[in-house]
Amino acid sequence: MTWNLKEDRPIYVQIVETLRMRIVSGVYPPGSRIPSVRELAAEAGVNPNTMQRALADLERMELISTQRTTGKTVTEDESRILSLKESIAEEETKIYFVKMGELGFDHRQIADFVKKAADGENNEIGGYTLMGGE
Amino acid sequence: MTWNLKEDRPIYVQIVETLRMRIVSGVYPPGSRIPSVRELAAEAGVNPNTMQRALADLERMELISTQRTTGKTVTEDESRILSLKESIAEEETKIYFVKMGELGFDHRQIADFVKKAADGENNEIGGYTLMGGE
Amino acid sequence: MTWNLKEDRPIYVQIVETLRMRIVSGVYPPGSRIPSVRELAAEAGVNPNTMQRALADLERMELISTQRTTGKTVTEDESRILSLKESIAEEETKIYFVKMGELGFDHRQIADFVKKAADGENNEIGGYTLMGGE
Amino acid sequence: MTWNLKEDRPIYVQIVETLRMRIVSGVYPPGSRIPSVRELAAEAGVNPNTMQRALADLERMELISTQRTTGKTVTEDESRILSLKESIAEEETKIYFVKMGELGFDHRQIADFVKKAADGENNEIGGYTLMGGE
DNA sequence: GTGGTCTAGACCACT
DNA sequence: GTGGTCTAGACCACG
Repeated sequence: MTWNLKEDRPIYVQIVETLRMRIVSGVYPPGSRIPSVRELAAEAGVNPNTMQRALADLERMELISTQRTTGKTVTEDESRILSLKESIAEEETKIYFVKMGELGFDHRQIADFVKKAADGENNEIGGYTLMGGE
Repeated sequence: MTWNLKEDRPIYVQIVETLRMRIVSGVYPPGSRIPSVRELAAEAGVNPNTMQRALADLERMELISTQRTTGKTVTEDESRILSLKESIAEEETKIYFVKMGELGFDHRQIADFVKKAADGENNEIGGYTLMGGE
Repeated sequence: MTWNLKEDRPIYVQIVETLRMRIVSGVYPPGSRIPSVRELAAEAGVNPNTMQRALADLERMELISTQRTTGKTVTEDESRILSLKESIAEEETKIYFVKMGELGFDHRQIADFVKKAADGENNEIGGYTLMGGE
Repeated sequence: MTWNLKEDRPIYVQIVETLRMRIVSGVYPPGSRIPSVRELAAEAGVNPNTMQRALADLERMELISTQRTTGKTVTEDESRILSLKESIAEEETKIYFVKMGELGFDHRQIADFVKKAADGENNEIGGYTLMGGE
């Protein structure tokens, strides 16, 4: 999950999504300090103000908190992170259903595709390692 | 499914995807005549050459065929369309699984989300209308 | 109640208010010696002349008195202190009523809020926050 | 309630407070259109970005909503406005209690002051000049 | 015209 | 050094 900012949506929204993912996936563990605004801005190649705006959004969601002069840390409230993780998953699932619906598949058929993918993937899947688990 | 072209990937690829979707979803039924290159190019706001390239791709996949003087028509081979539809669905399913995997969910958990979404959607539905159905 | 000097009103007026509060709240008890002008000026980060002016005001109100060579002491007239305390309280109450009036509440409604606050405050108190949010 | 921006707190916070007051006090009635960002910025003598930030806060609180290209309107949800009004009042009451507490008054004594003010104010109220305020 | 976004650069308070 | 705030100026999409 690296910076992959397009121009079709507000940069800061995409930054929020990326950082959100880093938090739920454990790249930035609960309670840990995240890089400074300036560092992140440089890393993402955006203006520090833009990064600041994204971080303000995350703080509003109480995913991070600010210690003046010492930086920002990820919330230690793991239940909040977990709940975010769930809501992202639900969102992705809904998007998936919409796409499949546009293709003309109903819920039963979608379930079949999912079942097939879940079974078949055991062999090839290859890439990712499931970290979180339950 | 309207024209929604981004600049992050080749335009013609995105056009192919859009037209492909129109065919499998029945917007352009089997055997029907599709609009002219000029019309489609104008509709999508792209250069006719770009549209032509996309259509050539579709023709190479034998999803459309060219009749000199009468334009291009969608293939009447419904099994070919159906198979395309399936492969797109499998592709989308795989993408969905990868995203859920990045979030840290395993196959069983994904199945739970899908089940929940399939059950819950009966009431509210949002915007989209499922066309095909069973 | 620490030094918290703004620039929107004369500094010496704010100093008078702060010292006044220290006297009525017992930080500087009746009859006690208060720090020297130099000390107070250094503590508040203002010019000694400014502090001197503020102390002169307090002396004019007969809240403090000067003993050559031994410094300044708080008045021992507790009734005077008490009366000051009352007048400050009345002033604050009036300000409170004005604010509530701007919000559109009448006296009865204000009384309700006060009653509710008096009852409920036993638990938390502490650090209210009401800023923007962002 | 005019623009009275100090430098001791973030401008945008003070703007939020001012606009919030205009909404609860009916200067901007429910459902009405508020001046444009640029107008408000000029009126308040701040950069349009600063005003924009304040308005974004208000929108986040769902006190106003945006109609792209046509401007912003106050929410029609009067209950939300009412609830805001109440919470501001509670906030002011708490502040009042803290100040009175610093003076050394307990809840019963505060109640006495309030009762006295409520009774006495019927006559004069008009033209007091309290400088402090803050 | 409207609001929305982004950059660049500056200053501040705090430790 | 950290984060927070503000200004100035620009560009965009939408009607």
